[in-house]
Amino acid sequence: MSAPPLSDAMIDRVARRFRALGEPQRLRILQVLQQGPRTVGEVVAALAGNQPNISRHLQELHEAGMLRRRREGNSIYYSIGDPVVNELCALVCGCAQREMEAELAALRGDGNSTAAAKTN
Amino acid sequence: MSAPPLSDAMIDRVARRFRALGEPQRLRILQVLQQGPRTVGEVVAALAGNQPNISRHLQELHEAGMLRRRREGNSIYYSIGDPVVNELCALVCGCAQREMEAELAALRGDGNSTAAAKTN
DNA sequence: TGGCTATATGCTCATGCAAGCATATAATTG
DNA sequence: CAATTATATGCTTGCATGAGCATATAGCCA
Repeated sequence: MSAPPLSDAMIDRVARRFRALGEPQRLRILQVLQQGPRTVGEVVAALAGNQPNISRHLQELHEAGMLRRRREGNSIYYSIGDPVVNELCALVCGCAQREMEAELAALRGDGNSTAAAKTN
Repeated sequence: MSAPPLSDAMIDRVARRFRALGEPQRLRILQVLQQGPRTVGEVVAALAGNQPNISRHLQELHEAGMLRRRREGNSIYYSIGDPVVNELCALVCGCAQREMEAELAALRGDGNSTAAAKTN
């Protein structure tokens, strides 16, 4: 009872943002942009992807409200436009890492691990 | 240079979690579970969805490491198993709401809005 | 055991969407 | 203007996945 259920419109907005973050390639792009603003070409070079692909991912992140765009001469600089993005990534990275470590521990053979035991 | 780029395995784990949150129906389920543990049937009743569909979404969230499962007699209780989930939702809800308000303000006709102006 | 309830699982269909190629637009320079 | 560089956009293909139906499994009770 902390809050009334969100409207469908809000749910969709929230889902869209999470979905934008749910693509490995886009997460890699964000990793690059965490070092500072980059042009499309620089991101392409950093990730060894092809240009149209990267360009579309950048647009997707931009339309999801996470990136800023700035034209400079012939180039376009993208940069992380909402500090929330960094927090989100940090949070999820943290628990993904804990999860990974738990699985490793389980593989090392202690039968009473916390996270990996399929408690079905 | 804050951190070395994450391994592909980590990227995939992180992406999976975000993807799990990137579905409107799953967000609604989480909203229900934020009020406390619920059986599958209770979630089904709360969302007016069909049972197999809800069950699958619950499993997906569970496998993504976000929900706990507890058998009680014939029923199975799912509950939010990682407080990070609440933080994530709160963060994204916050900025989605700001975005929505900005768009509304733009629609009301002030030409110098902050977030909605397509700065292309 | 059989019947009942609660949950999970095959299965199919339809949709979304990432990847990759070719090409179009935009801005710069000569 | 033409040529060049940087970015975006059509377009197709293939795969992932959500919805919905029927059915299977698991646990409870008589």
